[in-house]
Amino acid sequence: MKVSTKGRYGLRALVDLANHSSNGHVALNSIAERQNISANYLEQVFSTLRKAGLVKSVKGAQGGYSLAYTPSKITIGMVLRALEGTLSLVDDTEDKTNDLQDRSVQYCIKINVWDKMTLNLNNLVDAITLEDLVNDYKTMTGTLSSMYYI
Amino acid sequence: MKVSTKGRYGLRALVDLANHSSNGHVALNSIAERQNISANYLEQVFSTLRKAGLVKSVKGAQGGYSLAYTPSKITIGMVLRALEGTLSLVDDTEDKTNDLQDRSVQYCIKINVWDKMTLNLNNLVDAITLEDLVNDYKTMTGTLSSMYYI
DNA sequence: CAACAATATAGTAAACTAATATGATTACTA
DNA sequence: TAGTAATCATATTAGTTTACTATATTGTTG
Repeated sequence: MKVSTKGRYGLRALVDLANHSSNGHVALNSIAERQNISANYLEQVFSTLRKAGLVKSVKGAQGGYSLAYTPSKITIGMVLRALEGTLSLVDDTEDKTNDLQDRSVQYCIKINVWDKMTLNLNNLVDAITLEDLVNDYKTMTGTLSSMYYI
Repeated sequence: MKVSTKGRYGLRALVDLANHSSNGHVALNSIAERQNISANYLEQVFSTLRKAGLVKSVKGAQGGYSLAYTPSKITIGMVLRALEGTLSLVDDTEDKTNDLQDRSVQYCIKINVWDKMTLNLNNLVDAITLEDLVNDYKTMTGTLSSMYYI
């Protein structure tokens, strides 16, 4: 019942990407180095993120990755669903049995527990955006971008 | 990121146990049969539930299991935490690195995402009791206990 | 005692996780 | 156009977890 490294690394990498995207594309290796994540493994994560349309890539020298949207348009839910699959706490094939007695207990639990948990979870992660994380990170580390303009 | 069979089977079994606990103890085999769950496997689940103090057991003929508390006192959270461990979406050892830059992004995500998800989840499952499920099940199947007294 | 039912422990096949490794492809730069 | 920086794609693997199965033991009731 845990978020895998794909989801955790992916989130960290996207916050890092947002933090360093002022000067064009960001090389995956630099993200991997800063975040101390295996570059090879992170490539697989970014491959998924690219196919999900959350990041864009440019090949070749001076290439790299960039966010496909502005951070305020990317929710944590979009990222986690791309990397972890549907954010459901139970398999979708939960009710495959034919026994009536059996199914009704399962159905009752599905309605009252699993569905509520899933809905709750998705609502929560869709209420947080990458921008929220970036802003909080900047405040936390005292590198508020406005500092540069005062 | 799924609840394992221990949590799912355990919940089903406890609802079933509550549904059939009018006449003393309930044999694990009868629960396993009704719920179509391997009896051997369910034994391991009940072993955990017993050690967590959620069910009581009586050995020997006419023995079996019974709830340790009335269904209204047993929350779904208590059951799931007993069977799945702490209902946290990330390992507790998430921040074991020493790199400052690295840790601050992780910390930011921990505070803004993982901790909120965990808190949300626990609040939700602690707001649902076994009684809620039993009542909903009875209404659903039309076997409202009051029927027997009219 | 005989049947019953929980308790304990050990084993296992299959699936999944978290990488690692290797090579191909693309595109910028000099 | 040669060199190189970077993404893209696929295969392999060690370790862990899951979901059981199997077997033996202990205690209770009639």
